[in-house]
Amino acid sequence: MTGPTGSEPRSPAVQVAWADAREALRERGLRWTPQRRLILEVLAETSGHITGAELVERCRARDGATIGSTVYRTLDVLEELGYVRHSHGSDGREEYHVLPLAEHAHVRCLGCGAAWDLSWEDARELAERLEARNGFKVALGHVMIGGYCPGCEPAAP
Amino acid sequence: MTGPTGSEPRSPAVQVAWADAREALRERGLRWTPQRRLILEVLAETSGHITGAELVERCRARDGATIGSTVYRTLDVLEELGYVRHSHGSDGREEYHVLPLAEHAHVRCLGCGAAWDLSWEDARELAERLEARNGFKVALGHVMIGGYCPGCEPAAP
DNA sequence: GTTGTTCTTGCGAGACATTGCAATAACAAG
DNA sequence: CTTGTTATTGCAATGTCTCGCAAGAACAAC
Ligand SMILES: [Mn+2]
Ligand SMILES: [Mn+2]
Ligand SMILES: [Zn+2]
Ligand SMILES: [Zn+2]
Repeated sequence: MTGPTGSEPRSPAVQVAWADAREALRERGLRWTPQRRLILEVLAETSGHITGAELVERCRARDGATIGSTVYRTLDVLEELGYVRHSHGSDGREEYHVLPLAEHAHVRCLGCGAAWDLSWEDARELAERLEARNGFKVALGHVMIGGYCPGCEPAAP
Repeated sequence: MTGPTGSEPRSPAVQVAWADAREALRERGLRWTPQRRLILEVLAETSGHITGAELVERCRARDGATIGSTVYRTLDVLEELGYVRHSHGSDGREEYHVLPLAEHAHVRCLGCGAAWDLSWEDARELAERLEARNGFKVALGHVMIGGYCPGCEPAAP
C-alpha cells in the first residue's frame, strides 16, 4: 500500500506532466479546444481520484456553460492518452485516477470509503497464481479490493 | 477458480433454497407481495449472474406492469437476506450474483466479458498480507480482478 | 486571410439506478 | 369479516453516464 489518497500540493514533476498534453493531442490529429483546456486545468489541480460528476461540477464552477457529455468524452480521450485511468467505485460511479504513474490496484474501505493503492509487488502472488493456473493475465489497474479498514466495523452477518 | 458461470438446469438443492424465502421475509416483519413472488420466481430460474436491468426485463416479460424501482428495492431486501449479492461490472452496471453459496471474488476478462469465481483459498496470501500489514479485512465478495483470459489479447499499450 | 477537411461540441434522448411521497395493500388482532 | 398498523408500491423527479446527429470550430494548406 502507498497510503490514502490526499491532496498534496502540486509538485513540479506533475505540472510538467500536464504541460505536453496539448502536444500529445496534436500528435494524434486531435484538437486543442477551450473546453479541453479547462478540463486539463482542473485535472492538473487534482491529485488522486475524482469522479466524473465531480469533474463536471468543478469545471462548471469555472465555466457555467460546461456540458457534461463534453467532459466525459474528453475523459475518454485523456484515458487513451494515459493521463487518467478510470474504474468504478463500489457504488458503480466512475472514478478517475489522475496521472497514474504506475499501474496499480485499488483497495477501498466499504465503511468509510477511504481508498489506497496497491502495487504489483503486493499482488504478485495472486497474479502469478492466476497466470500459472488459468493463463489469466491480471490487469492491475482493473483490480478492486473491497473490505474494511481498522476503524470500520464490518456490518453484522 | 471454479469455472465460467453457465446456465445449468436448476438442482433440487437450489429450488429448496428459494422455498423458504417467504418465511424469511415474514420472520423479519416483511411482506409477501405479488411483485416479490414474481421476482423470486424469475431469480429461481436464474443461475450465476444477472444485471438489474436484465431482471427488470425478464419480470416485465411476464408482467408488463412491472416497475423498475420495485425490482431494485426488492433486490436490496434480498441482498440483506443473503439471497443475492451485487457488485458492479467493468462498465459500472449492477451485477447480481444469485444464491452465493460461499463468499467469493470475481475474475473478469476485459476482452470477452467472461467471469469466474475466486475462492478464499486463491486469495489467501493477498488477504493475509493486507490484514497483517494494514489491519485491512478483505471482503471477498467485494473483490474484482480484471484482466485477460488466454483467448483475449490485451489492447496495445 | 480564405478555404476545406474533419474533429468537437452542444443538445436532446435514453439507459440505468436511486429517492421522496402519497396511495395502497399485507398482515395481525379482535 | 372488519379494522388498524405500517410495509410496500407506483410514480415522478433526479443523478450519472452514453449516444446520435447536425452545427460549429480547429487546423492545415494554399
Ligand atoms: Mn450498486
Ligand atoms: Mn466507465
Ligand atoms: Zn474505513
Ligand atoms: Zn476473454
